[in-house]
Amino acid sequence: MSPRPGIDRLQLLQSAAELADQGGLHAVTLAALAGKLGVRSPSLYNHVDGLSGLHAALTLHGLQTLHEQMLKAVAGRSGEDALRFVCLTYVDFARSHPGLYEAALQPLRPDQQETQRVGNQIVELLLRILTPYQLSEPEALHTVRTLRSLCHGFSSLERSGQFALDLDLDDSLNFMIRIFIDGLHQQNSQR
Amino acid sequence: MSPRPGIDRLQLLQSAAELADQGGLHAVTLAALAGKLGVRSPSLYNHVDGLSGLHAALTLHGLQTLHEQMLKAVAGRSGEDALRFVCLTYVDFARSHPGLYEAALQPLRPDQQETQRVGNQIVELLLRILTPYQLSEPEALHTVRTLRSLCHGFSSLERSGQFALDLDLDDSLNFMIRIFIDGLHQQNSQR
DNA sequence: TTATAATACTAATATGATTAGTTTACGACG
DNA sequence: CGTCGTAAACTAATCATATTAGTATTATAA
Repeated sequence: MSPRPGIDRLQLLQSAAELADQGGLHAVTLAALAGKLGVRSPSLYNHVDGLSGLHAALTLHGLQTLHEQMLKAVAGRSGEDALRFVCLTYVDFARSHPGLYEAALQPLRPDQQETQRVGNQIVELLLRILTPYQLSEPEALHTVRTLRSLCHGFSSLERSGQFALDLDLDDSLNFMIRIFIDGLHQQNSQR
Repeated sequence: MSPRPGIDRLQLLQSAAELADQGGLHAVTLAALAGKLGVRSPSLYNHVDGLSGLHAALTLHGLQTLHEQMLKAVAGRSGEDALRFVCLTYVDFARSHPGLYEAALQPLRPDQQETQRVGNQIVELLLRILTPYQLSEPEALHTVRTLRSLCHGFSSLERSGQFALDLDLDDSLNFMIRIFIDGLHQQNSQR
Protein backbone atom coordinates (compact mmCIF):
# COMPACT_ATOMS: atom_id res chain seq x y z
CA MET A 1 0.00 0.00 0.00
CA SER A 2 2.85 2.39 0.67
CA PRO A 3 5.53 1.86 -1.94
CA ARG A 4 7.82 4.46 -0.39
CA PRO A 5 7.96 5.76 3.16
CA GLY A 6 8.64 9.37 2.30
CA ILE A 7 8.40 12.16 4.80
CA ASP A 8 6.76 11.49 8.14
CA ARG A 9 3.82 13.82 8.54
CA LEU A 10 4.47 14.49 12.21
CA GLN A 11 8.07 15.34 11.47
CA LEU A 12 6.90 17.69 8.73
CA LEU A 13 4.58 19.49 11.14
CA GLN A 14 7.20 19.69 13.85
CA SER A 15 9.76 21.10 11.44
CA ALA A 16 7.27 23.65 10.23
CA ALA A 17 6.45 24.55 13.83
CA GLU A 18 10.15 25.06 14.56
CA LEU A 19 10.45 27.41 11.62
CA ALA A 20 7.44 29.34 12.87
CA ASP A 21 8.71 29.48 16.45
CA GLN A 22 12.06 30.78 15.30
CA GLY A 23 11.12 33.25 12.60
CA GLY A 24 7.38 33.79 12.84
CA LEU A 25 4.73 32.39 10.57
CA HIS A 26 6.07 34.21 7.55
CA ALA A 27 9.28 32.17 7.90
CA VAL A 28 7.31 29.03 7.16
CA THR A 29 8.03 28.75 3.45
CA LEU A 30 8.10 25.67 1.29
CA ALA A 31 11.72 26.40 0.46
CA ALA A 32 12.78 26.62 4.10
CA LEU A 33 10.82 23.54 5.12
CA ALA A 34 12.21 21.56 2.19
CA GLY A 35 15.72 22.55 3.21
CA LYS A 36 15.06 21.49 6.77
CA LEU A 37 13.75 18.12 5.63
CA GLY A 38 16.56 17.54 3.13
CA VAL A 39 14.30 17.56 0.12
CA ARG A 40 13.51 19.81 -2.86
CA SER A 41 10.51 22.07 -2.48
CA PRO A 42 8.34 20.58 -5.24
CA SER A 43 8.49 17.28 -3.34
CA LEU A 44 6.44 18.81 -0.57
CA TYR A 45 3.44 18.92 -2.88
CA ASN A 46 3.13 15.19 -2.30
CA HIS A 47 2.37 15.94 1.34
CA VAL A 48 0.66 19.32 1.57
CA ASP A 49 -1.48 21.34 -0.77
CA GLY A 50 1.01 24.08 -1.48
CA LEU A 51 1.99 26.83 0.91
CA SER A 52 -1.56 27.64 1.92
CA GLY A 53 -2.18 23.97 2.60
CA LEU A 54 0.91 23.86 4.79
CA HIS A 55 -0.30 26.86 6.75
CA ALA A 56 -3.73 25.30 7.13
CA ALA A 57 -2.16 22.06 8.38
CA LEU A 58 -0.08 24.00 10.87
CA THR A 59 -3.18 25.84 12.08
CA LEU A 60 -4.89 22.53 12.78
CA HIS A 61 -1.80 21.07 14.43
CA GLY A 62 -1.38 24.11 16.64
CA LEU A 63 -4.99 24.14 17.71
CA GLN A 64 -4.90 20.43 18.50
CA THR A 65 -1.75 20.83 20.58
CA LEU A 66 -3.25 23.76 22.46
CA HIS A 67 -6.39 21.76 23.12
CA GLU A 68 -4.35 18.85 24.50
CA GLN A 69 -2.46 21.14 26.84
CA MET A 70 -5.69 22.63 28.08
CA LEU A 71 -7.15 19.18 28.65
CA LYS A 72 -4.15 18.22 30.75
CA ALA A 73 -4.43 21.49 32.65
CA VAL A 74 -7.98 20.94 33.79
CA ALA A 75 -7.56 17.25 34.61
CA GLY A 76 -8.27 16.79 38.30
CA ARG A 77 -9.15 20.44 38.84
CA SER A 78 -12.43 22.24 39.10
CA GLY A 79 -13.98 25.58 39.88
CA GLU A 80 -11.82 28.62 40.24
CA ASP A 81 -8.70 26.48 40.38
CA ALA A 82 -9.42 25.00 36.94
CA LEU A 83 -10.34 28.39 35.54
CA ARG A 84 -7.13 29.98 36.70
CA PHE A 85 -4.97 27.09 35.63
CA VAL A 86 -6.39 26.82 32.15
CA CYS A 87 -5.63 30.50 31.58
CA LEU A 88 -2.07 30.10 32.79
CA THR A 89 -1.64 27.05 30.57
CA TYR A 90 -3.03 28.87 27.56
CA VAL A 91 -0.60 31.74 27.97
CA ASP A 92 2.25 29.35 28.67
CA PHE A 93 1.55 27.55 25.42
CA ALA A 94 1.59 30.80 23.48
CA ARG A 95 4.89 31.72 25.13
CA SER A 96 6.56 28.37 24.56
CA HIS A 97 5.42 27.97 20.97
CA PRO A 98 4.94 31.50 19.64
CA GLY A 99 4.98 30.54 16.00
CA LEU A 100 2.76 27.52 16.37
CA TYR A 101 0.35 29.60 18.43
CA GLU A 102 0.36 32.30 15.78
CA ALA A 103 -0.47 29.64 13.22
CA ALA A 104 -3.24 28.25 15.41
CA LEU A 105 -5.09 31.55 15.45
CA GLN A 106 -4.82 32.36 11.78
CA PRO A 107 -8.11 33.27 10.13
CA LEU A 108 -9.64 30.00 9.06
CA ARG A 109 -11.30 29.40 5.76
CA PRO A 110 -14.76 27.86 5.66
CA ASP A 111 -13.42 24.62 4.17
CA GLN A 112 -11.28 23.80 7.19
CA GLN A 113 -13.96 21.92 9.06
CA GLU A 114 -11.57 19.79 11.07
CA THR A 115 -10.02 22.96 12.47
CA GLN A 116 -13.48 24.29 13.27
CA ARG A 117 -14.15 21.09 15.16
CA VAL A 118 -11.10 21.45 17.38
CA GLY A 119 -12.05 25.05 18.02
CA ASN A 120 -15.45 23.85 19.18
CA GLN A 121 -13.79 21.33 21.47
CA ILE A 122 -11.91 24.16 23.16
CA VAL A 123 -15.16 26.05 23.59
CA GLU A 124 -16.78 22.95 25.12
CA LEU A 125 -13.85 22.46 27.47
CA LEU A 126 -14.26 26.00 28.74
CA LEU A 127 -18.01 25.56 29.05
CA ARG A 128 -17.43 22.51 31.27
CA ILE A 129 -15.15 24.53 33.52
CA LEU A 130 -17.88 27.13 33.87
CA THR A 131 -20.66 24.75 34.92
CA PRO A 132 -20.19 25.48 38.66
CA TYR A 133 -21.13 29.08 37.97
CA GLN A 134 -24.62 28.06 36.88
CA LEU A 135 -24.82 30.49 34.01
CA SER A 136 -27.59 30.51 31.45
CA GLU A 137 -26.56 29.13 28.08
CA PRO A 138 -26.05 32.49 26.35
CA GLU A 139 -24.30 33.86 29.44
CA ALA A 140 -21.97 30.89 29.48
CA LEU A 141 -21.16 31.43 25.81
CA HIS A 142 -20.51 35.13 26.34
CA THR A 143 -18.26 34.16 29.22
CA VAL A 144 -16.30 31.76 27.04
CA ARG A 145 -15.79 34.50 24.47
CA THR A 146 -14.61 36.81 27.23
CA LEU A 147 -12.19 34.22 28.52
CA ARG A 148 -10.78 33.54 25.09
CA SER A 149 -10.48 37.25 24.38
CA LEU A 150 -8.54 37.77 27.59
CA CYS A 151 -6.14 34.90 27.05
CA HIS A 152 -5.60 35.49 23.38
CA GLY A 153 -5.34 39.23 23.77
CA PHE A 154 -2.78 38.94 26.50
CA SER A 155 -0.73 36.35 24.63
CA SER A 156 -0.87 38.25 21.40
CA LEU A 157 0.04 41.63 22.87
CA GLU A 158 2.82 40.09 24.93
CA ARG A 159 4.32 38.42 21.89
CA SER A 160 4.03 41.58 19.80
CA GLY A 161 6.04 43.48 22.36
CA GLN A 162 3.14 45.82 23.19
CA PHE A 163 3.64 45.34 26.91
CA ALA A 164 6.81 47.32 26.95
CA LEU A 165 6.70 48.93 30.37
CA ASP A 166 8.81 47.57 33.17
CA LEU A 167 6.06 45.74 34.99
CA ASP A 168 6.00 42.02 35.68
CA LEU A 169 4.01 40.17 33.06
CA ASP A 170 2.90 37.34 35.30
CA ASP A 171 1.63 39.85 37.82
CA SER A 172 -0.45 41.38 35.06
CA LEU A 173 -1.74 37.97 34.03
CA ASN A 174 -2.76 37.06 37.58
CA PHE A 175 -4.35 40.46 38.06
CA MET A 176 -6.31 39.97 34.86
CA ILE A 177 -7.55 36.55 35.89
CA ARG A 178 -8.66 37.92 39.24
CA ILE A 179 -10.56 40.75 37.58
CA PHE A 180 -12.30 38.25 35.38
CA ILE A 181 -13.24 35.88 38.18
CA ASP A 182 -14.41 38.70 40.42
CA GLY A 183 -16.48 40.13 37.59
CA LEU A 184 -17.98 36.73 36.96
CA HIS A 185 -19.00 36.34 40.62
CA GLN A 186 -20.52 39.79 40.55
CA GLN A 187 -22.42 38.92 37.41
CA ASN A 188 -23.66 35.83 39.16
CA SER A 189 -24.88 37.58 42.28
CA GLN A 190 -26.75 40.20 40.27
CA ARG A 191 -29.44 37.74 39.24
CA MET B 1 13.03 72.03 -1.81
CA SER B 2 10.74 69.67 -3.69
CA PRO B 3 11.78 69.44 -7.32
CA ARG B 4 9.00 66.98 -8.10
CA PRO B 5 5.74 66.35 -6.31
CA GLY B 6 5.67 62.59 -6.71
CA ILE B 7 3.42 60.41 -4.65
CA ASP B 8 1.56 61.93 -1.74
CA ARG B 9 2.50 60.10 1.43
CA LEU B 10 -1.01 60.13 2.83
CA GLN B 11 -2.36 58.73 -0.40
CA LEU B 12 0.29 56.03 -0.29
CA LEU B 13 -0.72 55.05 3.23
CA GLN B 14 -4.41 55.11 2.42
CA SER B 15 -3.88 52.93 -0.64
CA ALA B 16 -1.83 50.49 1.39
CA ALA B 17 -4.54 50.47 4.05
CA GLU B 18 -7.16 49.69 1.42
CA LEU B 19 -5.11 46.76 0.18
CA ALA B 20 -4.81 45.50 3.75
CA ASP B 21 -8.50 45.96 4.48
CA GLN B 22 -9.45 44.06 1.37
CA GLY B 23 -6.96 41.20 1.35
CA GLY B 24 -5.26 41.19 4.71
CA LEU B 25 -1.79 42.39 5.51
CA HIS B 26 -0.17 39.84 3.26
CA ALA B 27 -1.90 41.49 0.32
CA VAL B 28 0.11 44.64 0.96
CA THR B 29 2.88 44.07 -1.55
CA LEU B 30 5.02 46.61 -3.33
CA ALA B 31 3.74 45.29 -6.64
CA ALA B 32 0.08 45.69 -5.67
CA LEU B 33 0.61 49.11 -4.16
CA ALA B 34 2.56 50.28 -7.21
CA GLY B 35 -0.24 49.08 -9.44
CA LYS B 36 -2.80 50.95 -7.35
CA LEU B 37 -0.75 54.14 -7.51
CA GLY B 38 -0.05 53.86 -11.24
CA VAL B 39 3.67 53.51 -10.83
CA ARG B 40 6.35 50.81 -11.17
CA SER B 41 7.33 49.05 -7.99
CA PRO B 42 10.98 50.18 -7.82
CA SER B 43 9.69 53.76 -7.70
CA LEU B 44 8.25 53.09 -4.27
CA TYR B 45 11.76 52.86 -2.86
CA ASN B 46 11.85 56.65 -3.06
CA HIS B 47 9.07 56.74 -0.47
CA VAL B 48 9.41 53.70 1.76
CA ASP B 49 12.29 51.50 2.82
CA GLY B 50 11.24 48.40 0.94
CA LEU B 51 8.41 46.10 1.87
CA SER B 52 9.34 45.94 5.54
CA GLY B 53 9.52 49.73 5.64
CA LEU B 54 6.07 49.91 4.09
CA HIS B 55 4.70 47.56 6.71
CA ALA B 56 6.36 49.55 9.47
CA ALA B 57 4.87 52.77 8.09
CA LEU B 58 1.45 51.16 7.99
CA THR B 59 1.85 50.00 11.58
CA LEU B 60 2.54 53.56 12.66
CA HIS B 61 -0.29 54.96 10.57
CA GLY B 62 -2.71 52.40 11.98
CA LEU B 63 -1.75 53.07 15.57
CA GLN B 64 -2.03 56.81 15.07
CA THR B 65 -5.48 56.47 13.53
CA LEU B 66 -6.61 54.19 16.34
CA HIS B 67 -5.30 56.65 18.89
CA GLU B 68 -7.17 59.53 17.25
CA GLN B 69 -10.42 57.56 17.30
CA MET B 70 -9.93 56.74 20.96
CA LEU B 71 -9.25 60.39 21.73
CA LYS B 72 -12.49 61.40 20.04
CA ALA B 73 -14.32 58.65 21.90
CA VAL B 74 -13.37 59.86 25.36
CA ALA B 75 -13.85 63.55 24.63
CA GLY B 76 -16.52 64.85 26.95
CA ARG B 77 -16.93 61.54 28.71
CA SER B 78 -15.65 60.22 31.98
CA GLY B 79 -15.86 57.32 34.39
CA GLU B 80 -17.66 54.18 33.37
CA ASP B 81 -19.16 55.93 30.37
CA ALA B 82 -15.72 56.73 28.98
CA LEU B 83 -14.46 53.26 29.75
CA ARG B 84 -17.31 51.59 27.96
CA PHE B 85 -17.20 53.91 25.01
CA VAL B 86 -13.49 53.62 24.43
CA CYS B 87 -13.84 49.84 24.26
CA LEU B 88 -16.68 50.05 21.77
CA THR B 89 -14.69 52.51 19.69
CA TYR B 90 -11.62 50.27 19.73
CA VAL B 91 -13.58 47.29 18.49
CA ASP B 92 -15.39 49.42 15.94
CA PHE B 93 -12.08 50.57 14.55
CA ALA B 94 -10.85 47.00 14.23
CA ARG B 95 -14.07 46.07 12.46
CA SER B 96 -14.08 49.02 10.09
CA HIS B 97 -10.40 48.78 9.17
CA PRO B 98 -9.45 45.13 9.66
CA GLY B 99 -6.27 45.28 7.63
CA LEU B 100 -5.08 48.56 9.04
CA TYR B 101 -5.80 47.27 12.52
CA GLU B 102 -3.89 44.08 11.76
CA ALA B 103 -0.97 46.21 10.64
CA ALA B 104 -1.19 48.36 13.77
CA LEU B 105 -0.65 45.37 16.04
CA GLN B 106 2.20 43.81 14.15
CA PRO B 107 5.22 42.94 16.29
CA LEU B 108 7.30 46.10 16.36
CA ARG B 109 11.03 46.17 16.00
CA PRO B 110 13.12 48.09 18.53
CA ASP B 111 14.05 50.77 15.99
CA GLN B 112 10.46 51.92 15.53
CA GLN B 113 10.51 54.45 18.31
CA GLU B 114 7.82 56.65 16.86
CA THR B 115 5.46 53.69 16.91
CA GLN B 116 6.44 52.97 20.52
CA ARG B 117 5.59 56.55 21.35
CA VAL B 118 2.07 56.31 19.95
CA GLY B 119 1.61 53.06 21.82
CA ASN B 120 2.56 54.86 25.00
CA GLN B 121 0.04 57.59 24.21
CA ILE B 122 -2.69 54.98 24.06
CA VAL B 123 -1.58 53.61 27.41
CA GLU B 124 -1.65 57.12 28.88
CA LEU B 125 -5.11 57.75 27.48
CA LEU B 126 -6.37 54.61 29.19
CA LEU B 127 -4.62 55.55 32.42
CA ARG B 128 -6.44 58.89 32.38
CA ILE B 129 -9.77 57.14 32.00
CA LEU B 130 -8.96 55.02 35.03
CA THR B 131 -8.10 57.87 37.39
CA PRO B 132 -11.58 57.90 39.00
CA TYR B 133 -10.92 54.36 40.20
CA GLN B 134 -8.06 55.54 42.39
CA LEU B 135 -5.80 52.60 41.64
CA SER B 136 -2.19 52.37 42.71
CA GLU B 137 0.25 52.88 39.87
CA PRO B 138 1.05 49.21 39.29
CA GLU B 139 -2.62 48.31 39.62
CA ALA B 140 -3.53 50.93 37.07
CA LEU B 141 -0.93 49.55 34.68
CA HIS B 142 -2.16 45.99 35.17
CA THR B 143 -5.65 47.27 34.49
CA VAL B 144 -4.55 48.91 31.27
CA ARG B 145 -2.98 45.65 30.15
CA THR B 146 -6.19 43.84 30.99
CA LEU B 147 -8.25 46.35 29.06
CA ARG B 148 -6.03 46.14 26.03
CA SER B 149 -6.03 42.34 26.19
CA LEU B 150 -9.81 42.30 26.24
CA CYS B 151 -10.27 44.70 23.36
CA HIS B 152 -7.51 43.29 21.21
CA GLY B 153 -8.42 39.69 21.96
CA PHE B 154 -12.05 40.25 21.10
CA SER B 155 -11.24 42.15 17.91
CA SER B 156 -8.65 39.64 16.82
CA LEU B 157 -10.77 36.56 17.47
CA GLU B 158 -13.78 38.16 15.85
CA ARG B 159 -11.83 38.97 12.72
CA SER B 160 -10.29 35.50 12.57
CA GLY B 161 -13.72 33.95 12.56
CA GLN B 162 -13.17 32.20 15.87
CA PHE B 163 -16.51 33.36 17.22
CA ALA B 164 -18.46 31.08 14.97
CA LEU B 165 -21.46 30.25 17.11
CA ASP B 166 -24.77 31.90 16.43
CA LEU B 167 -24.64 34.37 19.28
CA ASP B 168 -24.75 38.13 18.90
CA LEU B 169 -21.27 39.62 18.89
CA ASP B 170 -22.25 42.97 20.35
CA ASP B 171 -24.01 41.21 23.19
CA SER B 172 -20.76 39.39 23.90
CA LEU B 173 -18.83 42.64 23.76
CA ASN B 174 -21.18 44.38 26.17
CA PHE B 175 -21.17 41.37 28.48
CA MET B 176 -17.37 41.40 28.44
CA ILE B 177 -17.17 45.08 29.28
CA ARG B 178 -19.57 44.59 32.17
CA ILE B 179 -17.52 41.70 33.54
CA PHE B 180 -14.45 43.89 33.38
CA ILE B 181 -16.04 46.89 35.07
CA ASP B 182 -17.64 44.74 37.76
CA GLY B 183 -14.33 43.00 38.39
CA LEU B 184 -12.62 46.35 38.64
CA HIS B 185 -15.11 47.62 41.21
CA GLN B 186 -14.68 44.43 43.19
CA GLN B 187 -10.92 44.86 43.06
CA ASN B 188 -11.39 48.36 44.31
CA SER B 189 -13.59 47.47 47.26
CA GLN B 190 -11.22 44.74 48.40
CA ARG B 191 -8.69 47.26 49.64
C1' DT C 1 16.53 79.73 -19.29
C1' DT C 2 19.09 76.53 -16.96
C1' DA C 3 20.73 73.85 -13.03
C1' DT C 4 19.48 70.83 -9.49
C1' DA C 5 17.47 67.43 -6.95
C1' DA C 6 13.97 64.40 -6.21
C1' DT C 7 11.41 61.17 -8.63
C1' DA C 8 10.27 57.61 -11.96
C1' DC C 9 11.94 54.57 -15.16
C1' DT C 10 14.19 50.22 -17.41
C1' DA C 11 17.06 46.29 -16.88
C1' DA C 12 18.85 42.74 -14.27
C1' DT C 13 19.23 39.45 -10.37
C1' DA C 14 17.54 36.60 -6.54
C1' DT C 15 14.19 34.02 -4.07
C1' DG C 16 10.12 31.52 -3.66
C1' DA C 17 5.69 29.12 -5.42
C1' DT C 18 3.97 26.24 -8.61
C1' DT C 19 3.30 22.98 -12.61
C1' DA C 20 4.68 19.38 -15.89
C1' DG C 21 6.94 15.60 -16.86
C1' DT C 22 10.50 12.09 -15.60
C1' DT C 23 12.96 9.03 -12.62
C1' DT C 24 13.54 6.32 -8.48
C1' DA C 25 12.77 3.20 -4.77
C1' DC C 26 10.13 0.43 -1.87
C1' DG C 27 6.83 -3.26 -1.10
C1' DA C 28 3.70 -6.81 -2.94
C1' DC C 29 3.15 -10.77 -5.45
C1' DG C 30 4.08 -14.25 -8.68
C1' DC D 1 14.48 -14.08 -6.98
C1' DG D 2 12.45 -11.09 -10.34
C1' DT D 3 9.11 -7.75 -12.00
C1' DC D 4 5.56 -4.58 -11.44
C1' DG D 5 2.87 -0.83 -9.60
C1' DT D 6 2.63 3.18 -7.02
C1' DA D 7 3.85 6.85 -4.37
C1' DA D 8 7.44 9.82 -3.72
C1' DA D 9 11.30 12.49 -5.23
C1' DC D 10 13.58 14.72 -8.84
C1' DT D 11 14.77 18.24 -12.74
C1' DA D 12 13.34 21.87 -15.66
C1' DA D 13 10.61 25.62 -16.58
C1' DT D 14 7.44 29.51 -15.62
C1' DC D 15 5.59 33.18 -12.88
C1' DA D 16 5.43 36.66 -9.31
C1' DT D 17 7.65 39.58 -6.21
C1' DA D 18 11.52 42.12 -3.94
C1' DT D 19 15.48 44.48 -4.58
C1' DT D 20 19.55 46.92 -6.69
C1' DA D 21 21.99 49.62 -10.22
C1' DG D 22 22.03 52.81 -13.36
C1' DT D 23 19.51 56.14 -16.52
C1' DA D 24 16.04 59.42 -17.81
C1' DT D 25 12.68 62.89 -16.53
C1' DT D 26 10.52 66.85 -14.59
C1' DA D 27 9.15 70.47 -11.45
C1' DT D 28 10.94 74.11 -9.03
C1' DA D 29 14.35 77.66 -7.83
C1' DA D 30 17.85 80.65 -9.17
